[in-house]
Amino acid sequence: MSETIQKPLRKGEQTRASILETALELASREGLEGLTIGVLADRMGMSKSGVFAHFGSREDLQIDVLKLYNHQFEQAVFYPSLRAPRGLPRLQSLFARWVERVSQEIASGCIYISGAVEYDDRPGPIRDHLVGMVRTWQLALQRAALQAIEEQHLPAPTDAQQLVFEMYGLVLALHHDARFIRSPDCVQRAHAGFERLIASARSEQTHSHPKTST
Amino acid sequence: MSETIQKPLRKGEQTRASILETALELASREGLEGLTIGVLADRMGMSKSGVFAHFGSREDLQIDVLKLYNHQFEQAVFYPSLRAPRGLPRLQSLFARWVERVSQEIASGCIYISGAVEYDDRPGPIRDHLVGMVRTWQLALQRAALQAIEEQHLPAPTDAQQLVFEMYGLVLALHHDARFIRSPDCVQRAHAGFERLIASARSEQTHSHPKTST
DNA sequence: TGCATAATAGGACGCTCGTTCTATTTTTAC
DNA sequence: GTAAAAATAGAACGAGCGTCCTATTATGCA
Repeated sequence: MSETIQKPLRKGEQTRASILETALELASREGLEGLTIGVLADRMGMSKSGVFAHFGSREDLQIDVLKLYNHQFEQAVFYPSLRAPRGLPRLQSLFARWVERVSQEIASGCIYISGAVEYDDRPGPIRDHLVGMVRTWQLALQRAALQAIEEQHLPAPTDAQQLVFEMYGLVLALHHDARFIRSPDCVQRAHAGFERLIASARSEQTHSHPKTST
Repeated sequence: MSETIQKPLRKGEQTRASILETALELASREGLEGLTIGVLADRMGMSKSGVFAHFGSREDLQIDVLKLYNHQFEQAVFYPSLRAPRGLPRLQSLFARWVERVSQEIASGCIYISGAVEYDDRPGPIRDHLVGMVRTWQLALQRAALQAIEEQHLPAPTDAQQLVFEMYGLVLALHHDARFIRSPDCVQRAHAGFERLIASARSEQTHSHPKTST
């Protein structure tokens, strides 16, 4: 019972990984739903069935692509920001790295964002995975905002969820204007919007009671 | 030369119009790129070729759907807001009607927004039409913002383009959270964001120099 | 070096797509 | 009412899709 499965670290796993990388590139450009096994096989210089054999189905391939993107996103945006001090600095770092990543993705596109449109009305495991990942990311942002309130970097009456909502809106607008409208100023507009968002939260009236309850 | 073309108001034009309405429903749900002639024919109780004959190609059908959506959007959001007084009231009316429309579209989806993702990397006449419409809408918002500055409802150093950028972000976040995440609070979050945005613009420091240079 | 096994290729399947061609039905005009 | 014209149906096409099946090649282990 102990070692029913030995190390399956065959060399084919390496091929599988490089297929996934190429698939991620394709899906970033054409969308997860536009990812096609034939085109992927061409890009890999393999046959369709050769590519297909590594994944039980196209849907499994799409989900694996999604997981790969999620992992890369966490590595590039979330984890590095944990080195920033708890509170507002960490929140600022999260936003800055997020904006930077979406800016670099201008040539390819953010799967969180394109996927949200592709799967907003298409039930199934892909949508479920995607919603889970985006909600996790939103919760991470919300946690950082709450910590900024705890650390008294932001006043107590700040609505953390509202803050996340507006941060998300700024990045969506960035993605929209960068990839669709192709206006050049949008990166600095996103930063300017965030700065004003923070300034606006900071200057929030604490009203009559300085003691924060709840 | 005068009357080379007589009234072509045949009864088939009526069919064409009702096909377009159905096509708009389908495209709102599945996306413009997901609009398929077979499904459209089924929904109409017609044959594929019968539907097809009304449009030279699928692309022409998509463009006509786009134009119909644009017309409905203008009728529902833009023109009614012209009745509001020039300046901040009109800007507020534009945003409120916009939010209301996107809220009602939760079951179907906004083609400006889904189209922006579908065609951000897909050149061609559909993208061209779509970009033109969205830019026109953004310019209309910007004009209203500039008028609000002229009327001194907003302070002079207000950046109208920045204002439009953030308004667009709020609606994108609304669309995202409503259709994808399906969180119930997002409509009021969009309104709250706009109020904060206006309040923040209003409390903008005019600094020491009332004259704004560069 | 051999042999079991994994990795890949090649082809075929049923399906759906947009499009075209040719009939047939319906509408319009006189 | 009849003839011209428009509207629609029906079938077929070639292409691309995901998937399955069967060889063939490459790999890893003793």
